[in-house]
Order: sequence, then C-alpha cells, then structure tokens
Amino acid sequence: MVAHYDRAMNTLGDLERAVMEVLWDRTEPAVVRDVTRALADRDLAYTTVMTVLDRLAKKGFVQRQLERRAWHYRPTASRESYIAQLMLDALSLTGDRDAALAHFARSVSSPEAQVLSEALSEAKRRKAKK
Amino acid sequence: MVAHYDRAMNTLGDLERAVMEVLWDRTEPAVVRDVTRALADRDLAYTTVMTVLDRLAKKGFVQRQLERRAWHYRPTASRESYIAQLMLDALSLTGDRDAALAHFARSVSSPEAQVLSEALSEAKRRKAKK
DNA sequence: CGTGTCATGCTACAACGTGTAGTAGATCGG
DNA sequence: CCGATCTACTACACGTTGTAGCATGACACG
Repeated sequence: MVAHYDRAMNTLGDLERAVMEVLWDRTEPAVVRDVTRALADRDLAYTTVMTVLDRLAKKGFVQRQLERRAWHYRPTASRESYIAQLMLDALSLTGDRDAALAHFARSVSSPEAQVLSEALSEAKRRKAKK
Repeated sequence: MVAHYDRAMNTLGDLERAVMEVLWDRTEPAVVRDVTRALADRDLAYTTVMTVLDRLAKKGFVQRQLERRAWHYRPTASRESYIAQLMLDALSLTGDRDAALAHFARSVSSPEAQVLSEALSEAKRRKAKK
C-alpha cells in the first residue's frame, strides 16, 4: 500500500514560487505572456508557464478571470500571508507550540526581534481598541 | 534539461517525521527495533524503519553510533529547533522579512502572541546581561 | 472572408522524494 | 555450529514538479 500525500499540497516548487513572485510584484493581474516575459532569463516555453499558472490556480494560490480571450491571473493571498501561513504550518507540526515559539523567538536576530515585538504590541493594541 | 531539486531537501515526509517524533520523545538513543515497536500501529516492516532512519542520517537529522552490532540513533537537533528552523526557512523565502514577520505577528492567537512576547523580552534580557 | 497569430486545453514525460519492503550476507549468543 | 538479528544494497510505485508539444478555437487585419 502507498502513502497519502497531503503534506506537499501547499508547498510550492521553485518555478511555481518564481511565478508567484512575478504576480506578487505587480499590482495588475497578469496574463501568461507577462509572466513568461518576466521570467525571460529562465527561457521557458509559453506552455510551461501556462501549465504552472494552471496548477497554481488548481491549488488555490491564484485566481483567474477571463478577459477577452485570455486568462488574467492574480494571487489569492499576499506574499506576507503566504509566508506567515508557512510559518504557522511549521508550528502546527509540533504538539508543544509554545516551546517552538519560544525557541523561534530566541532564533531570530535582534533587529528582527524588535520588529516582531513591535508588531505584537501593535496587534495587541488594535485588538484592545476593537 | 531538468530541474534542481534542492527545495525539499530539508522537508520531512510523514513517516520520516513520525520516526523523528519517536526519537524526540525518548531520552536515550534508539535502535531500529525500538522505533519499529513505537510505530507498531503503522505495522511497518523492520527494513522500512531502517531505510527511513538511514535516510534521516544521510539528511543530517539524526546521528548514529555503532554499539555492539547495532546502530543507535539520536536526533541531531531538538524538535523545537527543527520547527524554528522551518519557520526561519519560510521567512527566508521572501525579500521583505520584516513585512512577513509583522504579518505573522498578526496571525498568531492572543495567548500565543503573549508567549512570543515574553520569549522575546526574555531573550533580550539575556542578551543584555551577557 | 481567409489566413496567420495567439491563447487554451489536453496530454506527456522525466527526475526526484518518499513510503514501503525484500534479499543476501555479516555477526553474535548459546 | 545454528538460529536470531542486524546491516547494506537494491527495488518499485506513486505523487509532485519542471518542462513542453499539439490540436483546436478565436480574433485581427488585410
């Protein structure tokens, strides 16, 4: 018998992430041609980019809208929330989340600890006011 | 030509993680038989567990030591630092780490935000004293 | 209106990671 | 010496990802 592969379902490959980066870097939705051009250094076939965008849509990372004849793609979530989600996923792998969080807190650099602290108190303030 | 698959190199599969959990849950190094017994519910062949431990060793997640005739395995890093590392890896996927951190701070629950805050100030204190 | 351009859907394939395990040979205890 | 046990090596299936071709349908322009 063989495994249940649910783990990698929300992991992106290199190319997939590169494509997401392109989308995240623009304000407007992009068509396949846009992405292909943005990744010109990789010298990818048009259909390759199309396939990747298609898979990203199936995975829910992008939404697409038919405009004239071409699909226009845009990210479902922001880059930051994608990253934050990955971090939360990592956190969910352990039973003792608090211990992991504490360890994480000790792992980040001082400037980043500062950023984190401020964001945390900011969030707290906002929640208190609400 | 075909891809360079470096991305998944520090990702563990389900079974691999289950094996790590067993090792993390013990204080003593374990032999294959120990792990197999601990995962009895999965009904795995002895050699399956052996293969997994072997791969984990190759990936650097466990260290092994020959004792009599059998290898004794123990985790290279703690569960917490593994998780923390995964979180840092996620963070490294973006250029704007601060934005991601801020978003993360806003994503955790209040109690966990509390834990994080405390760990951060604790770390700060410790660093100041040193 | 015909023809070429462009986008799409579908199909395909290779490499890799991971789950899963068998077999043969070494080794150790009794 | 024999059986139990452990290891090293080998193997295979299946999902994911990178990569792309082909046929078809639609639109634009002469």
